[in-house]
Amino acid sequence: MLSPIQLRETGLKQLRHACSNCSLRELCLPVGLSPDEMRQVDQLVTQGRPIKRGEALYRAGEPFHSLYAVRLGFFKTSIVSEDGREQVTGFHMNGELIGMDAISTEHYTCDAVALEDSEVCEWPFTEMETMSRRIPSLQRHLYRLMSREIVRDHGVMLLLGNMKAEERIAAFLLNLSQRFALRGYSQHSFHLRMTREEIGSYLGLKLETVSRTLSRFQDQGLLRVQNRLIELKDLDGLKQLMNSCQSS
Amino acid sequence: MLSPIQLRETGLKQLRHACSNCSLRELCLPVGLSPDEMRQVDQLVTQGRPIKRGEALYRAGEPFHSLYAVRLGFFKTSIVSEDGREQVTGFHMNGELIGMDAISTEHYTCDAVALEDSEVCEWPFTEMETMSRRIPSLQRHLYRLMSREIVRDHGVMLLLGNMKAEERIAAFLLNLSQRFALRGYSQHSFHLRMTREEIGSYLGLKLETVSRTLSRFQDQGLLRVQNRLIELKDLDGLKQLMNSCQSS
DNA sequence: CGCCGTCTTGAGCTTGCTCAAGGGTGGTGG
DNA sequence: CCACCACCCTTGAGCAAGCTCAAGACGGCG
Repeated sequence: MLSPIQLRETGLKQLRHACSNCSLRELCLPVGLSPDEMRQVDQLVTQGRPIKRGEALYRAGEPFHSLYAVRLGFFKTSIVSEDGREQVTGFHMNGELIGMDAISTEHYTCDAVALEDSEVCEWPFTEMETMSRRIPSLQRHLYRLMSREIVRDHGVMLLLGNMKAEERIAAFLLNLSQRFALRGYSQHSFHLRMTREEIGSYLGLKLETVSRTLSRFQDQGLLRVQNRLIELKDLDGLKQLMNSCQSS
Repeated sequence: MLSPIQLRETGLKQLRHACSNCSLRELCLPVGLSPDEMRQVDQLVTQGRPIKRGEALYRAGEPFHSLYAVRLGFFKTSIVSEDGREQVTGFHMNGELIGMDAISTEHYTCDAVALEDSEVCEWPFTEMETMSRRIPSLQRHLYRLMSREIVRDHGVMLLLGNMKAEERIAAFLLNLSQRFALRGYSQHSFHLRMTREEIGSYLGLKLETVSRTLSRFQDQGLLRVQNRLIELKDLDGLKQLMNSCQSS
């Protein structure tokens, strides 16, 4: 049986554990917190909250109070335009923080849906904000995480604005591969958590195009695809492909 | 002749002035600062620094030390992929803050280039950060501005991922119109500061497509275009067009 | 075993791109 | 002040990437 304090510590500890056996520097938490600061943060972060596959962690329009760190599992975030078109804005795995879009309006602006059974740590934002005034490295860390999200979004804009279908898919697979590798998983072989349609929505393509392109890559020996299992057989080939288009 | 303190205050005063005769709430500065806090911020923000048309305020790769508030003029920010393709990530007018992408890596990740003779206020970030610990509303404001940038980027992703050429152009024009209106300028008639190619880069289209689409809109009576002068004649028509595509 | 959601593949079409030519405009220097 | 030049914009014709529509296969789950 855990004491209340131990219980409280569970969330952060689990999150730290989820990021510990890999090189996720700064992905979840700032480095160099003192034991006392660590304890303060600990008391703020709630323990892992489970979200079942298909469930929404939050939906666009709901009032904002917390950021969420994915501790385990896989999420997609998406926005829906006035006339009902969905755009997936990101896929998020353990150690990544979501919900930052909600700070400006105090309401979430996307839906966050679990693509497999998942767990998140809740970061109550107002409290986090207050604490970040006492702990400079925490404050800096929050700025950094938000900035990183902006940089990531710019990368997606480049992908959507400039790349051809093959390049987009190659970039997408390489990005996933790299993120899995960072977490200590295989960079060559992994399971796609999302449907072809969701991939397509993220990449600005139709699901048929995603499917066809994957098949073509397989024919070319770049990878093996069996349903949602992907085995990348030629990472260099994919990288080359990604930068190969001389469009302007 | 101004005293040193008056000189120091010039930057913030000018910025505030640039945003005063319009409803740019929270665009440049948090509301509700005490006079003393105001003075502290004043001493941090440098006075307007001029940037000539075509000059870069900063370039990708340069070390980061400041955010910049556009006081006057017009900027584009753009990233360049490894193989040399440019993606315009945004156009920025008075009262808008740029450079937030640089916080995460301590280096700017885009180029920021003036599209007309402009002036910026410099916000030294480290000092801003320190001060934001003493002034909660300033801290909150910085978080908000970064969050807003994330939301904006998601909107662009929706545009690039889901919209057809006509919709993109309509959305672009309406967005500009709205931002001019916010600043007290005409929402019907304005001057484009950027080339067709830059518009195209932002919208994921080729310059010929931009040109053709504008011509078509003119033929349809939606607007009048003469070089870079745009006169929107049917805002509702454009809005309708923007949400008209039933692509899935 | 059967059903539903998901994926694959084909055929034809449409949008936006490419390539090309020509005209306008604004800035500069004679 | 005018002429020239560089850059920007427009428009056309043909093409190709990716979309639409459709049919069928696969696979997981009840």
